[in-house]
Amino acid sequence: MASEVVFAPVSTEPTYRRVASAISARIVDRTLERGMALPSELDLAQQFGVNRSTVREALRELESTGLIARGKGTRRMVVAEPGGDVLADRIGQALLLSDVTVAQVWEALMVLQPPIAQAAAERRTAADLAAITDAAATYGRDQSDPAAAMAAIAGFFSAVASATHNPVLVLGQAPALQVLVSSLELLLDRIPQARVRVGDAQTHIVAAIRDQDAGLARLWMERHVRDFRRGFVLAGIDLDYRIAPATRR
Amino acid sequence: MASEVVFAPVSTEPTYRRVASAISARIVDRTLERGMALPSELDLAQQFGVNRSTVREALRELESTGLIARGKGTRRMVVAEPGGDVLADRIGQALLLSDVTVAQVWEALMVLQPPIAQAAAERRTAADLAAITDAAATYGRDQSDPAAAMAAIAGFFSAVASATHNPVLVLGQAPALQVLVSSLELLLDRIPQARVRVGDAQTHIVAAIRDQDAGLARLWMERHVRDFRRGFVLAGIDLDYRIAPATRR
DNA sequence: ATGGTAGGATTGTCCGACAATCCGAATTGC
DNA sequence: GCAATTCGGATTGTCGGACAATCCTACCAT
Repeated sequence: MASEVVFAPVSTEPTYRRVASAISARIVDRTLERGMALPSELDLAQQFGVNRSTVREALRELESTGLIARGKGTRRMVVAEPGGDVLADRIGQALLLSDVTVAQVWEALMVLQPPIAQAAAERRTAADLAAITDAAATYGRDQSDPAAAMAAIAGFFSAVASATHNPVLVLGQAPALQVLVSSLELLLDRIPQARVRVGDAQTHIVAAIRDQDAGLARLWMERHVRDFRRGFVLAGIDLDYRIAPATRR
Repeated sequence: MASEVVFAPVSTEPTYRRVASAISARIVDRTLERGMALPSELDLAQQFGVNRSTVREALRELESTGLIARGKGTRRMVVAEPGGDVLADRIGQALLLSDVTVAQVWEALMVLQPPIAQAAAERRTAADLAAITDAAATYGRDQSDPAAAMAAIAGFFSAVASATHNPVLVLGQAPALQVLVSSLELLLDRIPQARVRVGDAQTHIVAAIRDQDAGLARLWMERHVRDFRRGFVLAGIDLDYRIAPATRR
């Protein structure tokens, strides 16, 4: 048995992970600020005293975490960024592997969306309203293409969530949205009239948020989400159906 | 100007990303099943016709996504896994960079936790109840160590969420939890009596879930979350205070 | 059968190299 | 003098090869 504790367990973590942690720590503690360019790979390798290949592996890790990304226009350096929507993809992927059912997605939406709509109505700015209106318009436009319609529906929810100005809610709702998109394919294919109902609900929600009528916004969002469920039932889709990944384009 | 559209934009994605996507696709479409070992790096490199270094970069990406991981006991091969709790860390990290406030975390908890408690009471199995009871007991035991207490509080919420058997809710609640832990440090430090109140609320919630009294579970969870807010106010913490990363051990 | 050992396979890390690209500065043209 | 062009350096993406450490497997000895 261990009579005396003299030695701490030796860290067996691979170097690339420790490099990643070191950089990540600098980002989290704000030593490296958002938008700042990281040192070059060679530079980092020398600073850490490791090979460039090792640094690159660490960078890939940070990149997929969303902590760093290539500069937008130029693909040169790497800059620090908030892990905004990058995470949504990963989360959705993970969820699809958990054999999520339509009923589960619906339950989550039912919990989250009405309060989100309420908060959005209370706190929305003019810019938020414009974004939401825009999202609704986008949906109204591209109803022919199912893939575009699916994306537009998610975009609408997303815009409403952003209006709450609460990143925790935005990220909390992201998983449900991500999976919803995959499940909508079935629905929109089989129930054409669902598209109209969705547009209808969006119109009411937009109006309520515009008038900053929190109660009404919540109510209509509730109906909107409830409608999805009804749509699935009408489409003859078993609510315990396991959602498959969206078809690739 | 572009008179006719003849050419699609050529994919300029780096190879390591395309390799990652290819593997990821095989995992999502279940060609590679959970727990299965991936081919060796050299093998993959030959199959894809790229260098091993490139494959490694792709693997790092998948690893941090949670799609693959080292075998538990042995660190040999890489196996496919569901991205369970790996994601929580990343999400929390991202949130801390968004300058989240106590008020925002609280709002999210207030939205999510009561319905979760309700659903948990309705659907919990015997095993779920045991896990929840266990989590509450863990909190009751380690109240001296603040870090342990913080973790235990999160563990309790986590156990309750698991009892809903809804991965979407579990993942949706993860971000809030992650950030809550960081914010609790301040609270527990300044308001010792908060610890007792937390234990008290947990006891009531456990009892309600045990009796499968959904309404009561929801009610007590509401009080529990509301109590956090009161605690922050009592501690003299500005609710708009930006939550800092938890102190390292 | 138990125990131990030799080989092979695999991962983590390193070195060096090269094409493609981008940034910026020097050079050239008007 | 100012603008456009060109050239060189810096940086990234990818490749090839290499080696120690470790783990698995199968074989061998007691």
